[in-house]
Amino acid sequence: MTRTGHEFRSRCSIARSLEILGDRWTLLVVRDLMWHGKHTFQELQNSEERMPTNQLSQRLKRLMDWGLVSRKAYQDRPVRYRYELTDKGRALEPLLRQIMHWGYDNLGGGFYDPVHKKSLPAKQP
Amino acid sequence: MTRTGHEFRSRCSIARSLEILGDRWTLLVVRDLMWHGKHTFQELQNSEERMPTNQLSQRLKRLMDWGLVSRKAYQDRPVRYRYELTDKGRALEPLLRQIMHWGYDNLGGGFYDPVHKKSLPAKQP
DNA sequence: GAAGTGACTTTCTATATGAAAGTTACTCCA
DNA sequence: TGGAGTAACTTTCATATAGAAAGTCACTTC
Repeated sequence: MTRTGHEFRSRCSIARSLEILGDRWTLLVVRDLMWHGKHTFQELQNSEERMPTNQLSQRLKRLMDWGLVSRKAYQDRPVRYRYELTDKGRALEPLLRQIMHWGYDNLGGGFYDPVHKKSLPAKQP
Repeated sequence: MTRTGHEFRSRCSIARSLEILGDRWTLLVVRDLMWHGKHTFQELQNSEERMPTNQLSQRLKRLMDWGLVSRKAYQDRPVRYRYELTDKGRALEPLLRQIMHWGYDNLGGGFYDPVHKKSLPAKQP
C-alpha cells in the first residue's frame, strides 16, 4: 500500500521502509506507543530522549499519513487527541525487538525495553 | 561496547541503535555488503539508490568507527580498499530481514532481497 | 481575573543532505 | 611521452532538516 502521490526512490523494500522509518526519532515514537503506554502528545514528548515538539508533531503527521498511527479526540473544547498504532504500526513490533536486541548486544547494554524496564548488566564480549 | 568519547543520548538500546543506524542510507550500505556482493567504493555507489559519494564516504567512516565494517587494501599504488562487515555488522542480518519484511508487507511489495533478486507480486491487503 | 494545562506552531540557528565537480595516484595504450 | 581511463575519495555549495526556545490557542480551575 503506497501513499497516494508518493514515488519511492527504489524498488527495494528496505530502501522503501527507510524512507518512512529511517531517522533518529520515528521508531522512538512507535516504541512509546507500543510499549510505554504513552498516547498523548504530552506523554510522548516527556520521554527520556526529549524529542522537540515540532519534530514530534511532524512525525505523528507522517505516521498518520502512512497509516501506521491513528488518533481520536478524547475530549472536545478544546479538542485533545489520543494516538494509537494501527495494525500496520503494530506490525513493527518484531523489527523494534530486533533493533533493541542488536543495540543491547553491541552497544554496551542499556535498557532492554518491553521485557524489563530496568537495566540489565552489559554483555561482556 | 561504546565508542570511546561517545555519549549516548539515552539508556534505551533502541535509541542508541538509532544514533548509528537511524538514517536513510546506513542500512543500505549494510545491505549491499551483506547480500549483494558489493565491496568496493565504486560498487557500493552504483546501487539502485545512487547514494552521493560524500555520504557514502561518511557512512563508511562511521561504520568503521563503530566497528561494524572493516576494510583492507586489495592493492597498493594506488591503494584501493575492499570493505567488509565485521561480526558486529553481520549481526544486523535479522534486523535487515525484519525491515525488508515489514516494507514488503506494508509498502506495496517491491524487491524482497536476499531470497530472490526479482520482484514478487505485491501482497493484496 | 490570574494561573495552569495540553497540544501544538512559529522562529531561528546549526547541522545534514544531495548534486556536481575536482583531486590524487596511478595504469594502459598509441 | 602524453592523453585517456579508473578507483577512491574530497570539496563546494544550495537546499532541507534538526533541534532549542518561545509563542499561541482554547479552554478549566483557583
